Amino acid sequence: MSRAVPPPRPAPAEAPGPDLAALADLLAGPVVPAARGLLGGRLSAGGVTVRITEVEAYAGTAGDPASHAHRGRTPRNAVMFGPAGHAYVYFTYGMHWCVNVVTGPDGEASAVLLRAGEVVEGVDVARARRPAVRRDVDLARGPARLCAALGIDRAAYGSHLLGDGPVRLRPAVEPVPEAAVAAGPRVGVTGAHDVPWRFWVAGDPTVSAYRRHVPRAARR
DNA sequence: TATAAGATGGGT
DNA sequence: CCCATCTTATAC
Repeated sequence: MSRAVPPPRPAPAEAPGPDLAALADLLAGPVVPAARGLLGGRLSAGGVTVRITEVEAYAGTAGDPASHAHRGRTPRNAVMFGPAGHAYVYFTYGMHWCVNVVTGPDGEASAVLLRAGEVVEGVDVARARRPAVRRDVDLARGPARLCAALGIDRAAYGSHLLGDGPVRLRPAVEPVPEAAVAAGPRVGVTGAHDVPWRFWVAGDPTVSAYRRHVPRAARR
């Protein structure tokens, strides 16, 4: 025999696999740790996967005037009052969709807005959905851009994200170290500018720009 | 029924 | 800096 054949690759018997149970536990807990823990996570839909780089935490009815659930349950925010791990998708400014991950125990309306991500799979598909984009870093740089890149709209409302549905959330392949997480005030909210519940991967080019909200009435 | 504002994005 | 666009919530 001239030479040894390549050794057969042993099947990964114990496939490490994403730890969905740990992610489910994280989401079922308090919203701020859940938000930080979602950084680096992967969201897949419509043939595109993003690595989450920017999020915002929104508490339930208690004491967070910026939350869509602040004034109680309505048809729009109903899913926020359900169990963690489902998608709260909402339509805004007459043209944009945004997606949140519902957190906390059943009955409590907290959620994490997914504000930006890096497209790590399906760049060509995302490009086709966002023809105006020049740089790849802009494909999902902003909450409505992220939804557009993934093709997320009303149909995803209430989706269970940890199962095998059309929209899937998975743990980070490489967790973001705590030291790499930056925090600051949330974008676009009318009040609560002092609450630093926006978290992002420091220095990541896919993180959206901060803009303080200016009420329409004040602009005229 | 009417009205105002919005967890935005894109073009000037 | 301005503008599109329409759902949602809340005020009559």
